[in-house]
Amino acid sequence: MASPAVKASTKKAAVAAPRARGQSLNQTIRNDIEHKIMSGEWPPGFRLPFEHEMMEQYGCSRMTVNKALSALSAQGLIMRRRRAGSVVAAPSADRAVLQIVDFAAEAQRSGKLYRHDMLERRIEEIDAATARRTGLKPGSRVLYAATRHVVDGVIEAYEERIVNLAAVPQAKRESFADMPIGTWLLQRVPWSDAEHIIGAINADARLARRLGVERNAACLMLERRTWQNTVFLTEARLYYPGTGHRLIGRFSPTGNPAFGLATGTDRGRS
Amino acid sequence: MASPAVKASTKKAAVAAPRARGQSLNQTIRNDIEHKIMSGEWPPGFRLPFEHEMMEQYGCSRMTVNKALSALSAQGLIMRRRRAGSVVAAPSADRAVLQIVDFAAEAQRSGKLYRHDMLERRIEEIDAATARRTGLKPGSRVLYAATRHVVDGVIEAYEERIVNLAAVPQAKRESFADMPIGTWLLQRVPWSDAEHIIGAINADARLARRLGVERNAACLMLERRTWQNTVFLTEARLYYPGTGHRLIGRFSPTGNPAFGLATGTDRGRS
DNA sequence: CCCAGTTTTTTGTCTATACATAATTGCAAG
DNA sequence: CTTGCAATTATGTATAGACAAAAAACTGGG
Repeated sequence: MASPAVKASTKKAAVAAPRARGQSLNQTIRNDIEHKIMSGEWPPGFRLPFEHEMMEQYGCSRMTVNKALSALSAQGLIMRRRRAGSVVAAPSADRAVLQIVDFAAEAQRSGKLYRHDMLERRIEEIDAATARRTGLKPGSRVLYAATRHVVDGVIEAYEERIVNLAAVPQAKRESFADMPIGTWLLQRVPWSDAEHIIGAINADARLARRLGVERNAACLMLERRTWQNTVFLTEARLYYPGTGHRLIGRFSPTGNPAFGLATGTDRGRS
Repeated sequence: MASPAVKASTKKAAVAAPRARGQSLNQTIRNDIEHKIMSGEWPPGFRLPFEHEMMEQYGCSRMTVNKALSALSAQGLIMRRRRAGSVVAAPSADRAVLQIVDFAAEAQRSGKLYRHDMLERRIEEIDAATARRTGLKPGSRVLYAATRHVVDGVIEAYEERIVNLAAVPQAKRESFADMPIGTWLLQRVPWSDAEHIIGAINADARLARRLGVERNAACLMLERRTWQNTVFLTEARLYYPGTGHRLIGRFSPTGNPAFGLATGTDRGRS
């Protein structure tokens, strides 16, 4: 909201471009510019008007224009340099980004029925290979859990997880009957670093059985390791059937994506 | 930069926490808070000090504190509500993000030798299935290209691409001998929307031959469709060998990730 | 005890001004 | 024609003051 806040000082009044209802002036400016860039009207490299020009155009103070432009700069859409002015930034492939979804949340959002089966749960000493991957000392005690994620009766994924009990001792006394372990952790433990690996593997006999696919079928594997300031928290390995289930992401270079987990056959953009 | 800007008005002078050299005050405040959150000192849900408290603590104006907090809010690290104050946001799985790498750029950055083989290149009418996926009219003319990406003599990926010639007519006269088609497009055509799909498939005879893997081996597939304001630009389908090559991403909830394409065997964090 | 209306607190936005800093531009000396 | 210095200019940061709006907290009546 914020209608012009100060008594009578709009001395210029100016052209005062029409403003969308319920939107601050700096937001309006931001949207205008964003639109000009995204539509191609202002191509990469284009030098945008100086702050003092915009403040005339919108009949506002420089600080307001500055706030809009600073935000766009932080967003990576424009680049600013003293004396030289602001120019539209070149779109970069690196900004292309894929977001990873959480099952329970995703299912709930789309009104589907979510269920998880706890297939295994035991406390054990870490094995050598995992110790190396995670940076834990050999002999550390970890919680090992195997979970199956089921949405609307269909097996969406099979998950194997290791939790560092030194970092998350509360996990010892949890059965994870009500809440999948990933969600539980997320609500409790803040993380500072994570690492994702995505790969494809042929299902071995055990995985095929647990995922409900044929032996040797291609499966998508998503491995995530999470740290809290150099101390290892957890490693999750998620397996998805390769066919029928895919990780999908939609996004734009401005970086405010809308996401979902696609199920079933391929479809065009919703 | 930016030593206290106004003549003598630091009437309080206050404790004036020591400031890192070459950093603005609002940046310092931001970093302080960010650090407190990331270290766990301020856990999710923690209500941070009010603006007026912080302005006492740092001996500055409210606008300065406000700028810092607004930035953190835009970044998604805190949530702000009138009257209620600001609280540390819960880390969300949704913020976990995977960045897609560009071959040529990635190879160059790590000093490796990149090469691409143009296996097929022809102009044809779009087929029915692709027309549906992309929203193009049946009968539209597209460029179809098949490329192999080779880094240091190893086949990293096989790519099949379709380019909408109505949107990118220059592509008709390009041989793409010097530059892979993806890089060429990126430099030329700005995009506004994209969609990624990641899946796993078993290699059929042709894919196995072109990727240099065994028949039926699990392969990672990355499909990317790009639009410029509702007009379809291009669809790329990238196939990676499932073993030995993985998409990998490291990041933190603040959202400034460092990325790479992992090759060979699994390794711990760099 | 609950519900409505009023008060108070906190963030949101904006203005006007001031000085700092980086970078380009122009000018003048070599 | 080049080099170096000064002037100019756009952005960067900060201040103090003002009003707006949302929401929690309080208050009084039923």
